[in-house]
Amino acid sequence: MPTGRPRDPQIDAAVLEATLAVLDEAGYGRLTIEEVARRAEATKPAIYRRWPTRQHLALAALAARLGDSPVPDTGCTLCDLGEGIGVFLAAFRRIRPGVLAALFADCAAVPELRDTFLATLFEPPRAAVGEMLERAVVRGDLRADVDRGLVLDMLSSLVHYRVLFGHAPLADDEVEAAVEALLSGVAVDYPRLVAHSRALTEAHDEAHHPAHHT
Amino acid sequence: MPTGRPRDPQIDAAVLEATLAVLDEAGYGRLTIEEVARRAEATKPAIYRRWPTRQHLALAALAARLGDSPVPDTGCTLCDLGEGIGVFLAAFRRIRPGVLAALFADCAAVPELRDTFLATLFEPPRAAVGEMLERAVVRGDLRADVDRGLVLDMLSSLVHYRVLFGHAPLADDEVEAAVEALLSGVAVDYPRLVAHSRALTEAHDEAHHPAHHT
Amino acid sequence: MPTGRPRDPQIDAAVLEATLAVLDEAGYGRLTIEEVARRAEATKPAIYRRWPTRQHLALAALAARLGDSPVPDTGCTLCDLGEGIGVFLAAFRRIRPGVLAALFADCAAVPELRDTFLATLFEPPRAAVGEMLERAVVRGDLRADVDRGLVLDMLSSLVHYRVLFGHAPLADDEVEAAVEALLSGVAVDYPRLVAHSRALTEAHDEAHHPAHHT
Amino acid sequence: MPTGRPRDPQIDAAVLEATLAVLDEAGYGRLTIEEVARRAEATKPAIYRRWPTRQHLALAALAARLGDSPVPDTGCTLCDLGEGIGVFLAAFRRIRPGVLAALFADCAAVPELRDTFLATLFEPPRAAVGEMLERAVVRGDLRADVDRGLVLDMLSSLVHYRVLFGHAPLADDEVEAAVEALLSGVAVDYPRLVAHSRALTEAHDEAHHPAHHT
DNA sequence: TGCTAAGCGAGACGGTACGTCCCGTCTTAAT
DNA sequence: ATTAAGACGGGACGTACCGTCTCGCTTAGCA
Repeated sequence: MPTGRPRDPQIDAAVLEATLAVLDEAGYGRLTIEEVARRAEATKPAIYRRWPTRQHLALAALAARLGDSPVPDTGCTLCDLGEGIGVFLAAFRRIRPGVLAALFADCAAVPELRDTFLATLFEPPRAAVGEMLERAVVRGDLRADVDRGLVLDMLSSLVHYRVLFGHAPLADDEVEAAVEALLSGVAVDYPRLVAHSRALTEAHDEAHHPAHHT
Repeated sequence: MPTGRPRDPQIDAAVLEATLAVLDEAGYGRLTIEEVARRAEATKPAIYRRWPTRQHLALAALAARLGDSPVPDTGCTLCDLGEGIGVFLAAFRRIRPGVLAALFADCAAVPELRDTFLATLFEPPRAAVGEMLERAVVRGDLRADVDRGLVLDMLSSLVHYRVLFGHAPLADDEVEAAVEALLSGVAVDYPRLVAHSRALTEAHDEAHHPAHHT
Repeated sequence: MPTGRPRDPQIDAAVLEATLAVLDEAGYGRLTIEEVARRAEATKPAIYRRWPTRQHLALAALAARLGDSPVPDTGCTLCDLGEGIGVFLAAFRRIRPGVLAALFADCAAVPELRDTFLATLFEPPRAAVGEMLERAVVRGDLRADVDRGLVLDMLSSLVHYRVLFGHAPLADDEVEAAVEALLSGVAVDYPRLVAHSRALTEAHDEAHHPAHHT
Repeated sequence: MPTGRPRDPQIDAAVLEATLAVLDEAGYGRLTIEEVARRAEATKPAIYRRWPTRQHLALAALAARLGDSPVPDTGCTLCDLGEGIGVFLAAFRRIRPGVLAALFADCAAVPELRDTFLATLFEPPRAAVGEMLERAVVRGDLRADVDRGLVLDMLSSLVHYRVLFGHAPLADDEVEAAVEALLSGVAVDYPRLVAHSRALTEAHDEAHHPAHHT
């Protein structure tokens, strides 16, 4: 039962918005409590009361932006993975390049911040892809004897590496290529998966562009 | 033809040393020109004259520490990769965790700094592993149709990811496992590579512990 | 008819006590509502409810300390004046040097506070000495044609000036010297007053130290 | 031999000017380094580098305003004293009431500040009047056996007391009255001084308003 | 060998942002 | 209805460090 004067929610919103604006325009290196306060027309103590450090503030602002991404479940392993990774990449692409890397570097040394960073920004896509892999195993698309953690790591590291350090953001066909390369090694019967995927895609295309059919 | 008073080389050395000391003790976030100047008993302008920014200074200091790592060439693909990655990991382990990530984050936005960072700290191991892969293809150990860039990326990302973000440094058996997992997918005949490796290893062991032989 | 929850009188006492403690230890400049609240284990609103400003609080606390000083009435003009002034000086000496000056400076601009300050801290001694002078005139010790206000001012200003700004507190012999200088001009028969005073003093001494008498 | 970058004198001037403006408009209690910095378009460190505390700053600003007051030397003791005191009062009247008292209260506890305050703001007029008294004695206008320090104290305290605490500023006729009261006791031949003064005044008036003469 | 000027060391500067103290006020729950 | 209590929105504090500027000295290369 919290007592005392309640916090003004408008300040929360204004500060988070201003934080995102600064991150977008100038990057994490230029993120300054003072500048955020100016933009949000708030005061520094009001910000410090809510987020004890710049890192907490940035984490909260980015988490608010990324929000919850839906996990696709089409029944098609290849589709799920491609689309799922695409969804997360799309989310990360909304963040100015370099911001995540700088923020992580600033958080890495403090366990609490590091955990928050990972749990907030990295774990959701990872969990989603992990879920997809699980379904794929249940479905019989993936070998049950494969270390799913390793597969997960390889996919995740690809995304994270590019997100954090990629010159250019990961292109869609690169994602496809990576997934294919990986699955061709770990899949029970990759050609069947490809066939399945093509069938679904054609059905989908036909549903949307029936005139193209002969 | 440089004229005027020559630069005092003792200052260069003292500043680099002090920079490494600060990086080791406090991390990149606490790396301050003022603090380096204090420790090196130099003045700030003397530092700024030599390295225009903190990033340049840190890059120079870390490059001086890492030095040149030799590229192993044993004729055994599996051994080369394992040992080579181990060499680079050993070099990176001499740098306080988080320093590289923070420095990179600080350099990423400026092409010149980014390139210097990559060329100085990341390219050498990458090039070395690339060379190993090339030799492996020539040797017939790797499929020629595989995108070596992709394989290189997957190995590099593993190292870099762990170096930059790993809680714990990458353990040797983890390296082995990753290489094995990767090669079992892209290798022409993985069992043969394993056999080759075993043969070499036993020869090596026998050379050192002949008494164990029946 | 006051309704609602009654005020806790312990808080009043604790706050005044804490205020005096802060004034004694740190001076008026360090007198902070927050610090007083901490010491008194009260809350700020509880203090603000009772005293609207720091000035009011300080005035109340000092008034409580000074309390009421008894006005001596020995029948001896010289004794009364010396002792009376001594009493007030003793009261002022219980206040850390500089506190009164700072408080006055803080009150001077607001008529209400200024008046309270004067009425609370400066008027009582002034009135007491005025009363003594009145009795002295009635008694025939002072010339009736003298402006008693002027005499009062000269004695008061002496005390106040020193209390507010004196490097050193006014010493007892200085008081005597001032009274003597003044009375020698306005007394009806100054030598007689001195004789009277001496007689009383000796009688008093004898009563307490009879053995010293030959 | 001071080395390093020289101080920008424009900042000194702007800050002192802004300080006086704040003191005039809002008083010492509202004197804030931050506000001064805003008005002077300077920064806080630039101010702190010059004046370590608000007290130092206020003292410097007031001293700059009061500047050096010329000591009149007309050969007429009465005129000198009246005009001299008038000059100092005029200077003090240029300072918002209460500012000096508050500043002094803030300085009193620190010997260095206290001494600076006295030496800067109170000693000059005192010294000037002392010089006048000296000339008056030489000229034979004042009794040589009078304690000039005492006379000086009486005049000074009159001014200082009123300046620091007076409700109303000291009026010109009050000054005249005080001087007259004092000189009638210590002058060698007071009526002669009055006559001398009147003669000079009339000559002066005539020179400026000849038409008024019959 | 002596002169001149470029480059150096040193120190202080103007300035941004920091994180904190204290202010005076507001809201809730209890008396 | 008024209190006690706690947290709030906010103004100002004094400091660390930034990157730069000005100085006087040192040292090479030219006369």
